[in-house]
Amino acid sequence: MSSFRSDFLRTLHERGFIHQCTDPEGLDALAAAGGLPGYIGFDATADSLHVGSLVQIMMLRWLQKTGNKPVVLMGGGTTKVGDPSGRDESRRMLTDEQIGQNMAGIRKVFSQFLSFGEGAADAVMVNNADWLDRIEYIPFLRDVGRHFTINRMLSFESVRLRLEREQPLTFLEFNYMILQAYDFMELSRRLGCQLQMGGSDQWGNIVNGIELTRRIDGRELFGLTTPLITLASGAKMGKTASGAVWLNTERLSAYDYWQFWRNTEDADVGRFLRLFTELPLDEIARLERLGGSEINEAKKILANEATTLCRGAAAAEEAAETARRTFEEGSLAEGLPTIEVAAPEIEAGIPVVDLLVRAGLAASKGEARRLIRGNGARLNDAAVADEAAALRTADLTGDGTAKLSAGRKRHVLVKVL
RNA sequence: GGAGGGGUUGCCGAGUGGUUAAAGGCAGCAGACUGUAAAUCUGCCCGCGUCAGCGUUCGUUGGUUCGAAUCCAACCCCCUCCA
Repeated sequence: MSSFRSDFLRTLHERGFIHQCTDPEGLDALAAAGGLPGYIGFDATADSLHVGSLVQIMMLRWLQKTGNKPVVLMGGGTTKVGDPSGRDESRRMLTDEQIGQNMAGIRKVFSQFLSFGEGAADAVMVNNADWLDRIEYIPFLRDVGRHFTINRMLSFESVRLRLEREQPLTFLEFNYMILQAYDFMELSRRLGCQLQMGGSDQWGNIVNGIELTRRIDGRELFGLTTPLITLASGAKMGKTASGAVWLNTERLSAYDYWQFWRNTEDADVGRFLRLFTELPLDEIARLERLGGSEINEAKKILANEATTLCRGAAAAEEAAETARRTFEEGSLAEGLPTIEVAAPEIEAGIPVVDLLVRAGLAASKGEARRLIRGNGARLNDAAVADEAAALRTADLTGDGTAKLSAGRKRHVLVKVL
């Protein structure tokens, strides 16, 4: 299946985006013609997306770059129901306001990756609350519900796993797959969307939409899923010391985002370059052949490219420079995450234990103490030997800052107001 | 409806009256080694603390006891078998 004619599928294939596809030949023909609208749905469960969604976002970007039309579906309606896929427990119920706020945050992420507008190749964003909120129960059951057999619904993995694991599945969540299937049909009617993409866990939901639309409208739709992206070491991707790797600046600084990519495991560098940057494949092939410590250059390029896509070139350069000064020169660099403290506090002396907590380098004072005891805390690159140590005016550099570190990689600047 | 089994600290999973903040594993954090990698080894891993201790924790609520995650009662939830 490596002989795709369309730029879109060929690129996705070469870069490792494709896990399953309902009808590769048919989709290839459509994509080759150009102007194909394709969508991916995103739930509004948080006010930012994280790197877990980045594969899907990159796919939409490639869709646009290869002359087709990306459609971002915000799950304003489905988020009220909750996707049971891959979960043992029901999702927390969100209010309409929270969902609205979350969608606003997510919108910002997409404006970075896609170009929105009114033109044929411009990306558009739609909200399924626009049609789901207005569904009338009985007509919906008669028109849509009759096409779903419980027998088949029970066989879908999202449902089956819940049942097998002896975890409750509410009727509310049970409806999720029907609503998502309906979304696909609705989007094919409204926008001529013939393609839905998603993670491999969405396969069942996507296929449902395809079948529903074929039965009701007699129209042929296509589905494409990405593989689950894990680290070479087997762990789930997207965790750092401080939590999820968010795409929004408000949630994660450009420096931390850059660092996340910089710390990629050797074995993942090539794969990540293909998925998360737009570098030419021959260039990537060259980079991933680098051995030993040279592969660090490839990691920096990965970090630069990925950060540029998500945060812009200026932010990426700044992050790279901050990292260079911090790690390669060992100097105190502006641009590190910063916390501010009041001048009188410093004069009185702030316990390092408290600072570690305030800086987010330790979750509790106890943890901060243990960090010091384990010789992992440093102030201005000197190990903090005493749990009772405090930061005093004398510890500040000329411009009124001090560098506080947990381990060799996590640094925070303390600045006096 | 009847008979059994079970709900333990982020997850898995020991523990059946005090020596238990609770074995072990995973995840996580730090140290060593390195290349801001992996693997490996070591330490840490509920909160507060002037490190003596104090406070909270084993589904929920009561009770027995000098003392309970461990015994009793009621309740909630889950599983298995029978009808």
